[in-house]
Amino acid sequence: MLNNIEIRVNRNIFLKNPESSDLGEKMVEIGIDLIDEVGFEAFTFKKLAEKIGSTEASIYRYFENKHRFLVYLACWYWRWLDYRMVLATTNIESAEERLERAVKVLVSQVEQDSAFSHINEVKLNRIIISESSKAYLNKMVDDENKEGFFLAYKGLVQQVSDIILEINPKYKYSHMLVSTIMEGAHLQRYYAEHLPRLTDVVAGEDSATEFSIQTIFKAIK
Amino acid sequence: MLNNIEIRVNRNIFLKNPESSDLGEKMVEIGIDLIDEVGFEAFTFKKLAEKIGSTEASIYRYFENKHRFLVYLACWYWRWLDYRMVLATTNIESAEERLERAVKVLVSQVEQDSAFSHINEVKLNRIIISESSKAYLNKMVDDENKEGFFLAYKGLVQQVSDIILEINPKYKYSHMLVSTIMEGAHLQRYYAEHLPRLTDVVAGEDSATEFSIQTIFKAIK
DNA sequence: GCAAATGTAATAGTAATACTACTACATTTG
DNA sequence: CAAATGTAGTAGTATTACTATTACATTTGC
Repeated sequence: MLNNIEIRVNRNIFLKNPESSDLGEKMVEIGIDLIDEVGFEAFTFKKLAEKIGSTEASIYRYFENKHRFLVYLACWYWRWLDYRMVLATTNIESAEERLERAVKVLVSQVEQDSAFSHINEVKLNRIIISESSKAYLNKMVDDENKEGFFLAYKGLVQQVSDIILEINPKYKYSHMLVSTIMEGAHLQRYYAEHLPRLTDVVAGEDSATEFSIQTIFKAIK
Repeated sequence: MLNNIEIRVNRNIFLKNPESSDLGEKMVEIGIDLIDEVGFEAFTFKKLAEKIGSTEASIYRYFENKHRFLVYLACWYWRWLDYRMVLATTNIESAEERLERAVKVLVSQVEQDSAFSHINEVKLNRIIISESSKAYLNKMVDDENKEGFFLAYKGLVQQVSDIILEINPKYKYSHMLVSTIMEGAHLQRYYAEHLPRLTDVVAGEDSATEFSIQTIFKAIK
């Protein structure tokens, strides 16, 4: 199903589209491995170049700097969720059912999606959980926002927000609720792994997903 | 009131307590100004040394590295909130009233607290909003957690969690709810400033606080 | 079909950043 | 008052982030 699609990332995020060459795809594929392994702070283009058997300068021809590389990954991920969210909600009549399915796409643990061969979605999901907030929590945010780098994220939030307003047109905080729950679920998965006293793990249950859905439905009542 | 108190930060976060000398206090005071001004990525000990008329080496005698400096600020802030939360909730009979007051301490916009002369709480609050997650979203988190650097944060969450369980002992996600709302409120203030399409600003209302309280009370019903 | 234009990626750097070894002098303590 | 300890400076080094230049490959326009 849907074999010939490609995730479109805002053109201005990169200097040269990494999907346009083997070397570019390798940068993204191995870059995901490397950030997942050492973290974004310790990630450098030099280490990546070594791993892909190329040079720093070549990577700089694709990406302006390592921050843009992270923005690229985040944007790809948001677009990919958007595509999966459309698939999960089309042709579903009940708005409540659509909301539940949409939220599950946002917050559930990710499984490998074989449609995009050079991207390991499981590793990318781990990176999104621990690093994606660094894509906008910095002083470049206003410039990058003007260039439209976060449109994918906004679109995702808007999509769920629209379903909420369909269920309860008077609810005042639909965007807040969706963005809080989405980022909150990421955080909860991180806490469960590293700071368990900040979360609640319930045996045999995906607590983050359960909590997210429950909280959203109670909030919009 | 309470003039002789001091915020106690875990001793292992610093090499030498910055509260133990004028130079140390200056590092923290001017360090807050500098991070607020240029952001944590561009913040360096060299720039800070210049601003306080000292040297990099002297700062390294107080803090192992710039990351620890951030952890110090976050820990100080969490302890300060803890102290203010105790003040806000003691001698209040109704658990609901205590919960509302506690949450307000967690998520409300900060005003200057004259009790701690060398700390500008308004600037520190802005730093917490945009930088504090970087204190734990990195590969050192497990080691630093073992050293107890995040106990202040956990204590804060536990305090509110206890009130929630007093109101509804059967609620399963009290820690999740509190940590999600606390970090969520930070994020919403950041979005309001930089990515407004991800939030909902209601005229003449502190939406982040309003949303936080409403969502918590609905969730635990 | 071949020269001009453009694209690609390497070498070999530079500037800034994060961090440290060493030293001189001040203060404390037995 | 001498030994021990604390304080803060100078002067570095190693690493990181980023760039100028060049050699070679591919595309294009006539």
